[in-house]
Amino acid sequence: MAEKKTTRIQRQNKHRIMQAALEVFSTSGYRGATIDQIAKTAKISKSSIFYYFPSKTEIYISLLTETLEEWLEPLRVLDHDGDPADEIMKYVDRKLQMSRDNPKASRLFANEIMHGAPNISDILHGSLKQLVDEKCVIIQQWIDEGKLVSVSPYHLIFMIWAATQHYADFEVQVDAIVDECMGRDQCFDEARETLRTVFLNGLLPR
Amino acid sequence: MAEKKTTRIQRQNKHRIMQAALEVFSTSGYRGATIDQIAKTAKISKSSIFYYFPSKTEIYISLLTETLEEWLEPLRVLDHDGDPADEIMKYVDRKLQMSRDNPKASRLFANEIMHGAPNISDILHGSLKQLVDEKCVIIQQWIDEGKLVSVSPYHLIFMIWAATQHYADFEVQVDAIVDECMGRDQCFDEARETLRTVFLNGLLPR
DNA sequence: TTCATTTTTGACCGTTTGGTCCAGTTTTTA
DNA sequence: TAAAAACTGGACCAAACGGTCAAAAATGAA
Repeated sequence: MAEKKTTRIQRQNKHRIMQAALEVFSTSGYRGATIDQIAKTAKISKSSIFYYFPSKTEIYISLLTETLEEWLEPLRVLDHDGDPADEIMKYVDRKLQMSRDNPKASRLFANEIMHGAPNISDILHGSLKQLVDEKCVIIQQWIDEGKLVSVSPYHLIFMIWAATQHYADFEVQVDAIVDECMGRDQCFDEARETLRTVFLNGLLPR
Repeated sequence: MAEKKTTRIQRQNKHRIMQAALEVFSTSGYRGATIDQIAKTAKISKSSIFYYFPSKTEIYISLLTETLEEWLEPLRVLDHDGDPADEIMKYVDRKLQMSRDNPKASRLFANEIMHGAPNISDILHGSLKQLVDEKCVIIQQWIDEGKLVSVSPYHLIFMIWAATQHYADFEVQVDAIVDECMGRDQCFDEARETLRTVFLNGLLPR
């Protein structure tokens, strides 16, 4: 049985390192990030980082797996018994909110996937695919029941992912293009309204 | 006046290096790419690369600027005098086609933007913003003329970008999730149909 | 206080990387 | 065909990087 002794200092420092690592990995990617950067961001020495983690890779993988569950959760709650319009907009809203509140986590995954997902390939083909498959069945049922127009459930999910995560992953591009006098909140409100209009009009039969 | 002497060998080799650089930069990002990788991919020695280009950064920036025009072109042809439904679907189709035919270019930009766009920040705020502003006026006119439902033109464009580029940038995720017995062409056909349904239903008033 | 344990850090190491140099080879030109 | 120009590649360099280590500093139990 593994020892369970984790002191307060250990938890504090591990947490500080993970925070700093998220900051650095999400903006520079795995290869672009350096331990020195993480150390400086965490205000700790490089050696101390290796006292708490065995390697750079280990920090990175810890980050990915730790963030993943939270990342998938919104899709998990998609419920067949709810109203399709409500359920879909709830999903869009939650994903959009995550892009606003934790864009770094989004960019962390985006980086990993764009580089070929070498560390989470099994998850993509495993639990992620399984979850998406499940939810696609639900969407297909809605379609069969005449509650939604006929689209490919898979590509609908991709479309929701893309449209919402865009605001996290391509934040600097969005910021460059929308009027600089527009506040962050207002930008997300407009995004929400646009997504609501397009998805609900686009998917609900009349 | 600058010299214009470019031999056949120069053009050939520069082109081969650029091809290899696109391959490597798009999969590894700027920082993750190494000159050795590019050299090996181009089947040329590292020194030869530095004979044709002064630095790694210069190769990268050349690639970005060279690919950029082609990248923006589909938006340029969006025409106010055309039918809104046709124009928007033409735009979606072309962007989707580019994601299929040249995903590496898409990932090159995605990487650059996700890392804060240090090399194309001026373009983002300059010609890109200007182009988007122009086209948003057209979309707003369509809305004012009652030809489209009321949405934010900016966020509509973001949505089209996101939904189409997703298939290039997150290719491995898409491949992991869609049925492996589905061919690439079929996948893009289904994507096209789904985007068509959602955007046209979502945007056209009735 | 004493002493063992945990934590921190600066110095150091081997490898990788962007980039240089130059001697040699090929291609162009006259 | 021979000189000049363009081109190639192996040896090399300095900086940056991931990671190690031992000694010092902080912490905690008696």
